[in-house]
Amino acid sequence: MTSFQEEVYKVVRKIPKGRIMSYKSVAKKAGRPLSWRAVGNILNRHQEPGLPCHRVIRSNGKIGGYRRGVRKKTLLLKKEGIIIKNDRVCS
DNA sequence: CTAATGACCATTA
DNA sequence: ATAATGGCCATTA
Repeated sequence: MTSFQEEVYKVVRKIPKGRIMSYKSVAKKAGRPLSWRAVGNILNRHQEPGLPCHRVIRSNGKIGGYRRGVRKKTLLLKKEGIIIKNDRVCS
């Protein structure tokens, strides 16, 4: 476990249901404003159970990726009340 | 140690 | 509006 992973998990865990956060904002909140690229890396191969990593999307509004399939991610988000249209969240 | 790899980002064409 | 490009940083090989 590296310290960066710890911080990222800590931040992602705090995202309330129905809310979303960009990879960049997560990095910033984790204390490393320039490490947003690595955040994607960590969320990609994380194995932490119950981590709501599906609430982290791109900063441009697109859904982004998901280890177990983007389908699953959009489904989960929809289930939490987030409207998604054409791989994009509605504002 | 160095080099490659991404669930990315902002800018430019 | 989309597509290509350069940069970014922790992790992994």
